[in-house]
Amino acid sequence: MSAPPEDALDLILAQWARERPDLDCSPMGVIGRISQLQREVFLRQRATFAEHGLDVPSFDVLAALRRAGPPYQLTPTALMRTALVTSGAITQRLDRLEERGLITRGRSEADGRAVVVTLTEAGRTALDDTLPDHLETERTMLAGLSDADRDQLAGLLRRWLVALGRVPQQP
Amino acid sequence: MSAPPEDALDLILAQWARERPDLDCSPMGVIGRISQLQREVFLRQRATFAEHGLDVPSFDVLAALRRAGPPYQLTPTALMRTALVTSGAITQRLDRLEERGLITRGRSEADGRAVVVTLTEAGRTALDDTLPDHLETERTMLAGLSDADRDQLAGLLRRWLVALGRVPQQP
DNA sequence: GAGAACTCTCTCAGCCCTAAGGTGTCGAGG
DNA sequence: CCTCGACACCTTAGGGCTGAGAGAGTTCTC
Repeated sequence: MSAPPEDALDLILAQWARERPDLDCSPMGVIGRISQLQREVFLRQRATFAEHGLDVPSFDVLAALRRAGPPYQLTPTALMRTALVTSGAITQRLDRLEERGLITRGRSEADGRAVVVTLTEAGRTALDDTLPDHLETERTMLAGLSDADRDQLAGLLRRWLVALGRVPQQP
Repeated sequence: MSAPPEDALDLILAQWARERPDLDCSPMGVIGRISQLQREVFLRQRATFAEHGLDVPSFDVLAALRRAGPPYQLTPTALMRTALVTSGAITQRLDRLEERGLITRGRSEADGRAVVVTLTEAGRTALDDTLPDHLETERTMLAGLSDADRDQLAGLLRRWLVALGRVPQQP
């Protein structure tokens, strides 16, 4: 009747179908897999970054500064928005990066409340050294899907994010 | 030439294309969106569970016990495998649930090392009360996609998980 | 201009996790 | 029977995050 289970979510859905046949649990098929994939992605990224003396939160900040382009400056608030974490988390990330000399903090001249975070030469080097390996890790993770699959997947995920209201805001 | 950016990842990819045109960053289009979606999913789930006095880790454990079927028993090791966290995390989750009377812990008779975790009546009630709301939250999150999109998405994610070697293991 | 409302960053307590290590138990092979 | 490696669970230290809130500075409104 039904196909044999291929992944953990197939098993979970089969269990729910047996225990709660009155409920339609199909949404879990998508959302549960998202959670599992994210965990796997996180672990592999962490291993890659560790080889370069970085961790995921640090890379996240360095990458945001790097892709902002010269002079590689952003405020903590901007970093908070792209990283999707609270201001307290950004403060601590910046503390760690500043201590290692990968970024500097300075007061903004335009706005006395604001801080300007600048990527140092060491920070830029650390990021540029790590980025190719990081991309290689991501490519490896996606190796099981064809190019067409990946494009289709990216498109579906984009549509989903847009539908959830996660629209980008350009300042 | 290129379509206007529709989500945060489109912007990020455009930035990388400008700053590092030598690199093919397209894998980020899939993996970055997975991370963003997982965060959004997590936040909405947490809000739903909070209405029922639960949190994500607690629900995770209760749901695993519930879908195991009568007599609603599993060992910490089994819970560890389905929850994809370390044994220390499971110990602490069980401590919290036991203190609230949602589960009980007992020694296994078959294996002196093992513990048997049992869902209490209160635990089962808590889970069954929460589950419909949880599913409704998931359905709402997926409302932006058509049925065909969701099926296609679930299929792609399953294929990806299988390719990553996340195959289920039946005991 | 003065005061109110808002914004930016930081601080701190608390939560949940990981990593590493400890104790007790099982079971296969000598 | 006894030993030794594997296993199950717990303990603990430490890390990163959230949520609440404080202090300083800016912008709005009248």
